[in-house]
Amino acid sequence: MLPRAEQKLQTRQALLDAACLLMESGRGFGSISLREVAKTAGIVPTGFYRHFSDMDALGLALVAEVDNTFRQTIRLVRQNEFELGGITDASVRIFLDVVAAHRAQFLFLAREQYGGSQAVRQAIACLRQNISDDLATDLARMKRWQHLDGAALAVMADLVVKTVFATLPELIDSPGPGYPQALTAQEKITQQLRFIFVGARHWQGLGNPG
Amino acid sequence: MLPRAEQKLQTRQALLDAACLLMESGRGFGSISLREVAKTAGIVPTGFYRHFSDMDALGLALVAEVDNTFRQTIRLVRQNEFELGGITDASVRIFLDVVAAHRAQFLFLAREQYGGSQAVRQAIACLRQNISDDLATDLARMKRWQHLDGAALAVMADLVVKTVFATLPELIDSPGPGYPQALTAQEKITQQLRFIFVGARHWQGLGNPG
DNA sequence: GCATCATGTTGCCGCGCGCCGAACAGAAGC
DNA sequence: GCTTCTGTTCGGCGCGCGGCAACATGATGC
Repeated sequence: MLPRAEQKLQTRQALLDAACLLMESGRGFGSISLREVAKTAGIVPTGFYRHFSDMDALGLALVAEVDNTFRQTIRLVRQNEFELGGITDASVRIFLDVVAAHRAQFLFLAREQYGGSQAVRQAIACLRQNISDDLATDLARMKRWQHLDGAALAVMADLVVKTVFATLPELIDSPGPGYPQALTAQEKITQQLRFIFVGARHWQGLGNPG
Repeated sequence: MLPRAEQKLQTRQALLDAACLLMESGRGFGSISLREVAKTAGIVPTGFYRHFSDMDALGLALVAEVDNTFRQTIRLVRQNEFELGGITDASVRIFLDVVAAHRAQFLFLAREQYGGSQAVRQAIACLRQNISDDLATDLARMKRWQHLDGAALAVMADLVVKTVFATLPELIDSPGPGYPQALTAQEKITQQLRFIFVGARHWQGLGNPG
């Protein structure tokens, strides 16, 4: 290809990776400086502006990156959707593999979903809403959930996505030392999703409250 | 009382409130400076050290503060626990009222549960674990869940707490303008918790996966 | 009533920050 | 061959940062 454009992409990617790398030590994206990112990526501070107007723009690029990864994963999960049995098991396994393979990206997603700047938080909220909506329409196509109306499906999808997003930190931090916990992260999230699915299976609509 | 000690507590509280106030504009705790907090609290930067050794110590104090509030709320909810019917409704209503009354504290909790410094994050994780454990032993006493063993109860309690914590941002940001959304935050979280409870009600143990 | 001591004060230090400007090297494209 | 774009180096601006030393003040405790 054009070696010039290729190198530009490499440097840009180096900046994205550098930002993620700096977050791995537990710091929030908002407390990372432009100069740190540039230095980590191996370029001089001024060079940063050749790729992003400011740190916020870099944050949005990171959201876009993890958005891509997430959507590809969902597509992958969906291909296995109609295999018989063990749907939850298989989906969780695929998802955990992808999270492990793109640990830094999901660390950013988990850490900044409610902590980032206005723009980043908004972008992530949008990403999450899209995923939830897609899941809702997906569920609507399955016979299993025909007893649920649109509103109930939306609430259920939101709960599933909420649970997955809230579980991300466990999935990212855990691969460290031995497992002192009773269940592995995979077993736990699988069981929790099943709780939700069983609940949805037996949902009777809005029973008379009181 | 002793006017001296009282004023010290006032200043200390002013520092805590100042930190929360500075976070209301969307910034993370980690990106707030000692000097900003001091200035907002109405004292000079060096005066900060009379109360906290550094910002991390202030963060831990904030965790302790919200921990108190949270535990009081749980106690309040528990008093209404054995009223007939509408347990979830009543509990959610009480909880939402407390969150609204201590908005800044829960904003800190929501924002920093996975984004803060090592120490703050650890403290919040501990807080959450305690709440989850308490909930599990609480559930174990109810006839309603006698078909669940300890492990299942722990996973269920973790799911409930996870859901509540993950919903905090919606509860805090929403009281702004009109409600364009179909459901109020209260209706939504209530329905989602019911999903979980219905799922637990019909839980059959670890059915043969596959 | 006087010494003590904690709270809050002023002033200063060196540092890293975002941001900017100017100049230069090398590959790409006309 | 000339321009354009990317990335480089060097220098500098003003600012806010965390941290330290010394000082003021007034309630506390004997």
